[in-house]
Formats: sequence, structure tokens, C-alpha cells
Amino acid sequence: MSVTPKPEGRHHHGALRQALLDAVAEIVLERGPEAVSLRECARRAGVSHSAAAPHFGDKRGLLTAFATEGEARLAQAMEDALATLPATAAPAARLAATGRGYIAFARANPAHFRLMCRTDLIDREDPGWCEAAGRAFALLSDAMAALQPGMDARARRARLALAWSGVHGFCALRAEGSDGGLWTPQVADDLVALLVAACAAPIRTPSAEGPVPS
Amino acid sequence: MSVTPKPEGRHHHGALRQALLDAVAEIVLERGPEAVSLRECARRAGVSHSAAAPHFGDKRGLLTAFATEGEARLAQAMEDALATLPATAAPAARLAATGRGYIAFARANPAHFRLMCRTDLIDREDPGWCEAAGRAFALLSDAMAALQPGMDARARRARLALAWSGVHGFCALRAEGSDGGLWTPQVADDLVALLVAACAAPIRTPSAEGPVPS
DNA sequence: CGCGGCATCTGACCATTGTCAAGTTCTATC
DNA sequence: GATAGAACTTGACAATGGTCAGATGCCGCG
Repeated sequence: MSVTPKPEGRHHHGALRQALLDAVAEIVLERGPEAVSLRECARRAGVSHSAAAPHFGDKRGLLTAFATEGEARLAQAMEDALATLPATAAPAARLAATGRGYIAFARANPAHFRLMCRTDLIDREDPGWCEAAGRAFALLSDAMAALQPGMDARARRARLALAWSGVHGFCALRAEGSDGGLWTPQVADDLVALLVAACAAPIRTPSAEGPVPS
Repeated sequence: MSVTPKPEGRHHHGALRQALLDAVAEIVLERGPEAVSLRECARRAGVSHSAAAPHFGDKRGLLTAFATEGEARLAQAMEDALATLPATAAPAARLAATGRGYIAFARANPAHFRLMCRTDLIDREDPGWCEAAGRAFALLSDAMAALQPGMDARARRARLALAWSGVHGFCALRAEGSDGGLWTPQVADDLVALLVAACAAPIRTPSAEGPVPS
């Protein structure tokens, strides 16, 4: 959590970039994504106020780099969760693992997660960001596709929306503190189990998806 | 969507409060919650820069008032959706209606929804806000309780988390534009149906909630 | 040992914002 | 129609931030 103010010599030399990203994490945790400013980051990294410009261009560039790092960690957390499964694990278990990995990431990296949700602060056209974000989504999408290979497009989209919304919403409410103390690790596991069961349930006819009349 | 710059006389009298809240909505839509400032609101309402202080105190007060208005509209949207049901509607249909009401609100009031998610910008100790937010949550909670009266605490919490996270996450991803074009009204309806079906499914033993081994 | 180039620093500029104090204009009430 | 009080305006202050230009220090190569 510390920012390594400076090695000893006067220059960071390549390490400045990471030191600035660490500073972003620190500020987001302490005072929220709003409070991030180029100057404050430079202050914490022990460098002068305009030292960040050569590395990131402007504030948006800095935050985009931070969010990209977050997307990479998210994908890694999902892959790690998958890696704990035996090779013979059922598709449902694999889908559940991606969900738990997502939640574990949000829990372990609250600063990254909060900033990744703030799409207004980052540049979503950035190639690096697109690639990282796409990789994380592909993990969920692949796990879902393996669950019921015969799904038609509509059923697949509904289930993707369900899994993604459910897990993301849980993490978002938790990160914002809007959960009223309801969210616990046990609830998280139960939630993932319910989500996977719902995705794995037999597909009903598109014209009456679910037993709920409007 | 317009802010009614000023009636004709020089003073808003009473109407300034609402005009400023309308300005907030306009700014959030155009430039995001960040861009909201007391001065910009005053500018759009056609009044001078410090006219908002007597009404809201400070910036946080203004945003809290806006969020409170949003919570009230959210509860209203859920009640409206419930009101379209026949009196004999099944509990599952009532739960689904609250979900659709929530989504309808977020779709119709994107500015309010976005700001309501930004708990760092509002004062959650505010009595008015607490009451409005509590009312909206009670609608979901009540509909859930009626679904399976015999639920134990754990099952109830998991299902509340599922319903809330699923619907909120869907709306949040949509509002942030992070959905990759996946979200359509049809997907929304399918999602609610899947959520309700999952909540209505028989409750498994707490020690093995779902068929998914870790 | 000298030198080029890059990383970083310093200083300054301009724009924006929240907040305060004091003045001004409108409305309502008598 | 006068007067009191609320609603709003004006002007100014301090703080913060992003950005630019030019100076300065450090590195490795020859």
C-alpha cells in the first residue's frame, strides 16, 4: 500500500510509472476516485507536479492506465479461480469459479474496482484498455457457452446479462457501501450458487421465458 | 429537460429549488456527475452563482436533495408497476413487477440513477434520504418475503442479494455504457424472469446451496 | 573525460470552484 | 402605499487543478 517515495537517488527512472499508479490506488482508497489528481499523485510519489505528463499524457491517461491494470488483475483473478478446479470440473463449477474470482478481485482491489466502474473518467477507446477488458469478459462468456452448448442467442444473452449483472451489481453495491451490512462472504457464495443454478436451468420457450405473467 | 431559466420577474421564488434540481439532471446527462457544480447549476437556472446556498447549504446538500428526489421516483416507479397487476396476482408476479419498475426507473431517469449510485457525493445520514431509500428497499423486501414465507434468514438474504444485485447491476452497467450493446428491453424482461424464477426455486440445505462444488 | 539525450524540476499562467459578507430587489402584509 | 423580511445579486478571496516553457540534473556512450 505504500508508494515508495523515491529510491535514494533523485530519479525514479522507469519506476515512476508504477509509483504513480500505486499513488492512484492509495488516493482512491482514502478519498475516492474524485480526489485523484496529477498533482496529488506526484506529491505522493515524491516527484514534482508535472512529472506524470511524459508517462501518461494527462489525467485521463493516468486513470485509463490504472483501470487497464485493474482489468488485467480481474482477468487474472478469474483465471486463478479456474485454476483451482480439477481438470474434470463440470461447466457449472467453472462458471461459478469465474464468478467467485470476480468477487474476490473486487474485494481484494477495491480501489481498482471503483475506478473501473467510473467509465466517465477513463478512455474506453484506448486499445490497451479494450484488450484487457475484452479478455476478462471472454472468460465469463466462454464459461457460459460451455454450460449449455445448445443455447440460442436470446437465452445466451439473457444468461450472460444475469451472470454479469448479478456479480457486478453485488460488487458495486458492496464497494459503494450501499448494501446495508447485508453482504458477507457467505452471501457472496450463496449468490454465485443461485446465479449458476439459474443459468444452468432448462431453457424455456422464448415467448414465455419464466412463469411470470406481466 | 429544460430548466426554465426564469419566469419573467427577476425572482424564482419557491421555484428556484426545483429549477436547480432540474439543472443537476441536465448536467449529469450532458457531462456526468462530476461536472455538477453549484455555479454551473445557478448558471443554467439563470440565477447568480451563490443563489443555491440558501436552499441547499452546500454542494453535498444539493446532490443529496437530487438523490432523494430520485429515490422517491424509484419507489413510485416500483409502486406503479405493482399497480398494473390484478389484485389476485401471484407473489412471483409481484416480485417481477418491482424488478421491472426498478429497471424502468433507471431507463427513464438516467441522471437520477447515476447520481444515486454515487454514494460518495451524497450525505447518507440525511433523514430525508434515508427515509426515501428505505421505502424503495422495503418494496423489494416485502415482495421477496411474500414469495416464500417460510424462508430462513440465510436463504432470504441470499435471495435479496440476488434480486437486488441482479437488477441494480443491470441498470448500472447500462447507465455506464459498459454493456457492449447487449442490453435491450427484451433482455431486461428475460433477466427479471430468470431472477424471479431463481428466487422462487425451492430452498436447498444451507450447507450445499446449489449443486456447485468449489 | 566530455557530451548528447532524456527524465525530472521550477515557475508561472489561466480557469474553475466553494464560500463569505454586504448590498439590492422583490413580495407580502398591514 | 409604506415597511419588514425573504430572495437574490455582486464582488472578492483563497484554494485547487491542468498545462506549458524553459532550466536543471542524471545517465550511458564514445
